[in-house]
Amino acid sequence: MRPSKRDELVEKALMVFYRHGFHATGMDKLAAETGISKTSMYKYFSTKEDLIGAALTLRDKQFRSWLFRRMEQLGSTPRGQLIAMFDGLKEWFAQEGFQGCMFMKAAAEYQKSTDPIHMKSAEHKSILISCFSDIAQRAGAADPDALARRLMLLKEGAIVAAQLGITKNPAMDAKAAAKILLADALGQ
Amino acid sequence: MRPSKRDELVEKALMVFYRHGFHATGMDKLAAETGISKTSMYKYFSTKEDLIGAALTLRDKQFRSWLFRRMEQLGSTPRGQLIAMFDGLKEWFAQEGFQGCMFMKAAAEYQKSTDPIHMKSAEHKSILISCFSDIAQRAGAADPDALARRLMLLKEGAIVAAQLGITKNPAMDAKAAAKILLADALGQ
DNA sequence: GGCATAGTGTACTGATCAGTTAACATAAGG
DNA sequence: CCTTATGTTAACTGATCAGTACACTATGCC
Repeated sequence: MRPSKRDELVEKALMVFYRHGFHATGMDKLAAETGISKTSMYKYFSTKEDLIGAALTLRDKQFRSWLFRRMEQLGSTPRGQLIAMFDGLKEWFAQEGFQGCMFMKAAAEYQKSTDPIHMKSAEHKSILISCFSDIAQRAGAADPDALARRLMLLKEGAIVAAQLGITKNPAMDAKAAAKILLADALGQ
Repeated sequence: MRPSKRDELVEKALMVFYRHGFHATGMDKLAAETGISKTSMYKYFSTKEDLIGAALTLRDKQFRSWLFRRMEQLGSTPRGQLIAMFDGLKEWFAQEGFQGCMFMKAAAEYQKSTDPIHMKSAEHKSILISCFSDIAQRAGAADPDALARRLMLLKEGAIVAAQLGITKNPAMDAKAAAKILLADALGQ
């Protein structure tokens, strides 16, 4: 089980799925774009859904480690880190090739709540909320879970607004709102 | 140009697309589920994308008229109406067959910002924001646009959370946050 | 040398995709 | 009675879908 080829496949598949969508990306097109033969793909993953699942697992790891590292870099206190999340989001939105949240799109294409892909997407968001809650607790929130859920709403809303391009700077709108919510939850 | 059959097609197609997704719904399956022959469908709409466009136009009309009527029923003042939006959302989320926001899903499946379907989705959200802004202005907000954008973030976030099922009552989380933002923007 | 491992290319399965074509049915209006 | 509009069913196009089968190549290990 050497890692190289399999991991390379998952990484490249992740990018293709992100750019073109899941149903819109056929396995033939995927083989052509990744340069990995269909035969090899089906040796690692017996179905397309399995491959999508692996791609989502990778994305979850990538995104969480990126976001929390960036929050730590940009904010010195727990409260500052929660606010800094939105500065991080702004950077993400500005990246070339930004296309919204992978997990939202996965959940949109695989709607059944019992679908493994849908469940994996929901799990990603759940983990994020509980991480936010930990930070909110360290920040001294009386109800850290409630604060985490509210910040999550702003984050998800900002991602949607950024993907649709309906407002100029959704990350900063969310940041301004987050400051107000934090002031309410933590006092001044 | 009698309305009946064409409108019936668009209405039924809307439901099928909402439930099963766009790429996942073939024209044959659509004909089978709507009971309208493929030939007739292609007489009204020359491409699948045209039909999707018509379905989105209908959805935009339906959703906006429903939401704003409900806001007026549930709230007596402009401020109360903005808060009542989240009570309306709660009702929507609880409806059997709720599957998230049609326009988010459309934008997720048709990602290119130049795609007519993507643009129609963005337009829907833009109209909502400007309606919120009007109400915010009547409520006496110093910066009604900014308030509208913030409330929109909460609304979109709540829809995502409801669709993914990651929190128990996202509409009420959003309502609580909205009250705080309104207090900040309008005073007391 | 011998032999497994990991990979490739290509052609194939049956199903489904969007969209077309042709023959036919129903009804209303002159 | 004839025409036109509005439908229908059903078979078809070529392309693409997920997934499989088979023959091949390269590498490394014993």
